[in-house]
Amino acid sequence: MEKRKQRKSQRRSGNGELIMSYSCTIPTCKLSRRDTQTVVKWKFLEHKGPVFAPPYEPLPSNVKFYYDGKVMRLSPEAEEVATFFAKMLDHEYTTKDIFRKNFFKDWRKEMTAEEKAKITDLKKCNFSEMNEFFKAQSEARKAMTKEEKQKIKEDNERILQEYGFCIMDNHRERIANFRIEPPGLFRGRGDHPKMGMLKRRIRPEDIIINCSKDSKHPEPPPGTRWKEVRHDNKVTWLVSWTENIQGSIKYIMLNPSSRIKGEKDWQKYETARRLKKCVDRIRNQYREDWKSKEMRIRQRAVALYFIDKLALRAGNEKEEGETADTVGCCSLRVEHIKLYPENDGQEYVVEFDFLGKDSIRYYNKVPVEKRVFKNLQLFMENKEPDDDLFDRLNTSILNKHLQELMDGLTAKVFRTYNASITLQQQLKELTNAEENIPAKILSYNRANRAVAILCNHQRAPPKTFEKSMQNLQTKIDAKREQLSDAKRELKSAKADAKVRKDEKSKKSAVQRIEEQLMKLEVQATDREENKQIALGTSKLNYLDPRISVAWCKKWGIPVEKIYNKTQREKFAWAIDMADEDFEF
DNA sequence: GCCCGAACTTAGCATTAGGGAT
DNA sequence: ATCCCTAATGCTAAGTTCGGGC
Repeated sequence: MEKRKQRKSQRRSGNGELIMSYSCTIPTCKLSRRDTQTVVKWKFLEHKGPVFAPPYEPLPSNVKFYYDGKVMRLSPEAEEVATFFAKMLDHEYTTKDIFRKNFFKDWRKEMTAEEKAKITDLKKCNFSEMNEFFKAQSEARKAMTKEEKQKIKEDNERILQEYGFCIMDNHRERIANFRIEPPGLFRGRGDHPKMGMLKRRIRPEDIIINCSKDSKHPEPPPGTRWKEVRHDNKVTWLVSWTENIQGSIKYIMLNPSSRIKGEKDWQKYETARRLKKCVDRIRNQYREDWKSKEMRIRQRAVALYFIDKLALRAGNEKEEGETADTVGCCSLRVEHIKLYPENDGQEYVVEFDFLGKDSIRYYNKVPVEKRVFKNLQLFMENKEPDDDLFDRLNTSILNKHLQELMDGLTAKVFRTYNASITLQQQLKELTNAEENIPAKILSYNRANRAVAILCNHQRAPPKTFEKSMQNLQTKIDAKREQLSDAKRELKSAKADAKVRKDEKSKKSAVQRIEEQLMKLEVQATDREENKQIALGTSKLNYLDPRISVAWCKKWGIPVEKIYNKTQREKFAWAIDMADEDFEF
């Protein structure tokens, strides 16, 4: 199938200017949402540049590599790449054909002529001594003394203080990823055609530095030079380089706690709130469009219905063979849905089954409106399974249309909007004023869970899940035991006049234990329900933090129960801003 | 209008840290 | 003091969006 291309989104007009009045660490400023690329992002930017991966340390000579059963000494270049593979021996990756093929091809490129001539078959390579060496190394690291660990910690802290911060417009801001990605073997997600390829080491000569002219420019390591030093204040990144697997650009940017990220995040939620105001109109419009005489408009309207109702991603085209075969809404193929005029007593059911972002499976059976169903039948007529479902549509066309419906509206805004509004509704519905704090937090997590399910944020069940459930159950059993003991004691205290004076303290003991038991039980329920669901992604990226802050204030829940330290830093703007009356 | 690439957000898994249990 | 487990953090891949060039 060839790649359909897209593009050119219409220049936005109108005035969507958002004034940031918040000013704690965030200075008052204007940032127009629409011109991401054209507006000044900073006036002054100074930083120390990136931290490079440590140089390769050759293996000690007693750690041997064997080819075809015989010891073979590798050149440092070939050895380094071999160690990347050796470190992964326990991983399933190394058994996969594509991974092995890609690795071997790239490894051979690093070999000397002699090595290349000799090493012709990966199956004859024995990396096990290397593998054991690295395992021993990591054991040794774990077994280090307190002092040694402390020393490492202090060294890291020093590096963090030196390279982990920059000055942007009078503020010292935390940098997100100031370390350059070390070389290694590429691990794509899912069935990635490039898995196993060598991710090459990044050198100063690959690095573009971005900082302000009047700042103290970062120095490249002695004897090296930067690829370029530029002064582009229309972008937010400090450092960039081109990665060799996909040829894409990687960036060093600021931490989510920074002014520049916080403002952007705020804007995102403000756009979603504007959608709230006009979503009814938009829904009516696309329902009308299901009846359009133009196929492209019907397709657009059905796709938008899916994006709205099911929180699907936009679904850009992807170049075949370059990445795993995954889809979103606009790139759905006929093979990804099944139509059931009737299913389990429901009419017009659509079954979705496809791999989405990160090759996470989306499986869902949903009843849809008759008109949607009929349209889908129409779109599927005379098509092969691997044909596009929406052959007259792509993300560019869809977003152009959305832009006309509301300034700043794109497909992803629906995900933000539906996630946030769902949290707000669910919190209203699930929070019980009578309940104690742990129970309220369970309600919060359940509301969060509803969103995660909507957005299909899944996770592999933790490897230790069963065991950790068991541990918790053991604790609960012990607590129950303790409770009945305490109750028995209370009873006898009541009965026995001599110990009567103990009654009060026994009573409060029972109460305390009951509370502890309840807390454990809530924890067990929460954990069980969360087995395959990841709450973090929605919490961090889709839920307007002001909803959570307002909820905490309303019910007297410490915000620390909902957001950990990092999250509180990221959402400082919201914690500062929202009162208990905040409405998304 | 089409295509490409830059910039930025979103994503799950791996590793580490630190707090409670022993 | 050490061990063990969970929660937090780190890492980097994989998306979306938009502007620019033709």
